[in-house]
Amino acid sequence: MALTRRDIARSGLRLLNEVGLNGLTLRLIAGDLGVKAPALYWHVKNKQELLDEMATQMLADAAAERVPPDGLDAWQRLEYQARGLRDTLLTYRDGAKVFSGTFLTDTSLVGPPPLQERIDAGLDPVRAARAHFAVYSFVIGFTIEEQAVYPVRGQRDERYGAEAAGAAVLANPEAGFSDGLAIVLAGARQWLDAPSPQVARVQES
Amino acid sequence: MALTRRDIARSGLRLLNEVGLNGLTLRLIAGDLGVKAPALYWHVKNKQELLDEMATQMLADAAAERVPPDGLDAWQRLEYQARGLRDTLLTYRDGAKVFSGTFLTDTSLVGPPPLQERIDAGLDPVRAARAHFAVYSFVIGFTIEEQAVYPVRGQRDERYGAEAAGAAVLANPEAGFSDGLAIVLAGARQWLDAPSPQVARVQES
DNA sequence: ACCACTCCTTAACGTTGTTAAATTGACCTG
DNA sequence: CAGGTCAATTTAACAACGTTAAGGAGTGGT
Repeated sequence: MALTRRDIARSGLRLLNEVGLNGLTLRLIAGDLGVKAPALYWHVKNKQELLDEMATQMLADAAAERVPPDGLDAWQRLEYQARGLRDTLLTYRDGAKVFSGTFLTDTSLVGPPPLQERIDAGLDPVRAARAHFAVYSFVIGFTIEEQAVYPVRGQRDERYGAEAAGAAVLANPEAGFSDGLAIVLAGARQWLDAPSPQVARVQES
Repeated sequence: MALTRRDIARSGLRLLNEVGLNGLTLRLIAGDLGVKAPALYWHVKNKQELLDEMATQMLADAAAERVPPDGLDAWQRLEYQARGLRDTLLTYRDGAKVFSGTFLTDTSLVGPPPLQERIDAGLDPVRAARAHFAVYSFVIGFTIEEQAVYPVRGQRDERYGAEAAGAAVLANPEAGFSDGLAIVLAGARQWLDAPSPQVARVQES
C-alpha cells in the first residue's frame, strides 16, 4: 500500500505534538510510517512542502469537524471562524508557527468569506477583505504569542517570566483572546459602516 | 578586542537581510566577525539565545531612533508605536518571525504603556493590557503574513499566488495595514469605553 | 616565576536535509 | 510465460549544521 502526501502530513501532525517543531525530522516521520527518510521525497519536494501540506491538512481536518451552526449572522460566523482557527492552531504544538510560515496548498478550505452577504449587498470587496484579514492577523499573532508561553495547552513554558510584555494578558489566555477578539470585531463592524477611517493618521510612510 | 553579545547580535541582524533566517548559521556570523564558530559559545549559551538577543537588539535600535513626537494623545501614541513596530520588523528579512519566536532579554525597551494616563485616571490595568495586546497581536500577525509574501520589502515571493487567502489585502500591504490598524484601534477605543463586550459570545470552550 | 582567568582555536561528534543510484514489486504486452 | 515499463522504496553517501571537549594564547595579579 503506497504512501500518500496526506499520510505523511498526518503523521507529521501527530508527531508534532510529541516532539515540537524543532524535533520534527524527516527520519522521525519516515520511521513512524515504517519507511526510510528518502522515501518521503517521492511524494514531497522538500521539507517546506511537507510543512505546507501539514498546514493544509490541519485546516482541512478542522473545517470538516467544525461546521458553523445555522442561524448565525455574518458577524457571528466571523467570530465562530476566528475562535475555530485559534482552537485548531492550539490543537498542535507550535501549530501557529507551522501555520503562519506556510503557503496553503488548497485555498478552498478557508470556506466562503463570512461577509459575503454584505458584499452582495454592496459592500466593497476589498474593504471586506481587509476587515477579514485584520481579524485573521489578530488570531495568528495572538496564538503565536500564546503558544510561545504555553507550548502545550495548559502547560506554561519555564523560560517565560512574569515580567515579559504580554504576561498580564497571557496569564489568562482565554479571557485575553475573547476580549481581543471582541475588540477587533467591534472595530471591524464600526469601520465597515463608516465611510472613512475613524482614527487620525499620525505617521505617513 | 573582545567580542560582546551585542556585537554578535548586530552581525546576526545584518546578515539576516542577506541570507534570511534559514541561511543564518553560526559559522557565517562567526566568519563575519573574524572568529571561529565555537567562539560564540563563550558569549551565548546557544543559537536560540542569540536569536533572543537579536530580537532585543532589534527593538532597542528601533526605540532609540524612533522617539514619539510630543503632543500626541494616548491613541496617537498607540498608533505611532504600532506603526513603528511594523516598520522595525520590516527592516529585517524574516524580522517578524525572528521576533515572535523569542523571549525578550530586556523588557524595559518596550517603554511605558501608551494607555498609562488612562490607567491613572481609573482604567482597569488588565483591561488596558488586553487592549494593548490586541493591537500588538494584530501587528505581529499581519507582519508575519506580509513578510511571507514579501521576504524583502517590495519584492514579492514567487511561490505566492494570487489565489491565496490574504492576497487581495497584501496586494497593497500599506493600505491593508493602515485599515487593519484603524479597525483594531477603533475597536479598542470603543471597547475600553464600554463596560462589557459588544459582540455576542457565540461559542464557549 | 607562578597561577588564574578570559577569550579563542582545533578537532571532532552526532544529526539533519537532500541527492544519486541501485532495487523491488506490480502490472501490462507480446 | 518472458520481457519491459513504471511507481515506490532502499542503500549509500554528502555537505552542512549546532554543539561539546580539550587545549592554547594572552593578560593581570601576587
